[in-house]
Amino acid sequence: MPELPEVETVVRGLRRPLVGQQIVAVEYEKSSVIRTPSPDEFIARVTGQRVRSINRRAKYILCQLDDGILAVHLKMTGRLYVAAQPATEESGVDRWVRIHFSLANGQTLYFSDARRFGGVFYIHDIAEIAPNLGPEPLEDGFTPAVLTERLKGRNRQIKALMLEQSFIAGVGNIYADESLFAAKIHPLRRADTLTRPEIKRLHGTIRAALNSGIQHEGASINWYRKPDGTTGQSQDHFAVYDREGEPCLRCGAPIVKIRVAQRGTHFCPYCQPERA
DNA sequence: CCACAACCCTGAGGGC
DNA sequence: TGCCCTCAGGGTTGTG
Repeated sequence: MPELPEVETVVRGLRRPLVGQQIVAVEYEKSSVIRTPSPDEFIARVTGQRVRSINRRAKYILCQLDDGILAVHLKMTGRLYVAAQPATEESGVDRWVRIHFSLANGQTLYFSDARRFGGVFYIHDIAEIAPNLGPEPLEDGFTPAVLTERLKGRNRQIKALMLEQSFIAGVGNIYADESLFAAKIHPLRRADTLTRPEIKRLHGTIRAALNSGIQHEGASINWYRKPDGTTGQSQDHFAVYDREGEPCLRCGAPIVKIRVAQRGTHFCPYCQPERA
């Protein structure tokens, strides 16, 4: 379940093997992996181009080409890596390669995605495919004042709001739970009822949780892999996510799991009381 | 503005 | 061993 830290880790890992390389051929297994434009146009546009740089916006991987951008969204089970052959693990060869890009140096950029939720795009501006992205939480512009402003007048459950990419870009289920726990805020609290100190705390814990995830090179719950094929370590540092019934690291009470906005939500009922 | 459901898809894991 | 069932979920879209 790649979120901002996982996508950022992929971006960083791809720079060395991919920047400066030229794409000489593209082959796909099924047209649905190419989201926009049409497969024929996508291949025509991408082939022959050199990768200038690689960056991230929200959970999108953006490969800047000579002209235009090759964008990739991993969704749940996507992997993106450069290798001579599809990856192999204990389970065998990567059976889920959906599209691959042959590079001039003989290496190949593979996009693999078991559940086919992810996809690739050829665009000139991220707004073409994601017009309403919220602020990047790790950039300087994301201040407590900005968060306060965005919470104003919102009656939604704070956890549900945090999952909206139009609210804050890049936060997903894992890091939403982790930052709410660290800020001692109940996931069902209404957004516009958060107090000043709570907002300040949440601002800090969102950044801390994401930075921790990046530092540990992402969380490999089941599918996520770094571009070199190894697992991240972020999952070993979760306080609440995937810890239902286990003792809270702060007070020892069992972690509770509920559903919020159709997502599994983990929290400590004592450290995160319903009322501030 | 908000909640909820459906949808895209397939592997993992539990029950029996 | 294997079949069946449910669950996991990022993001979009539609409904009320």
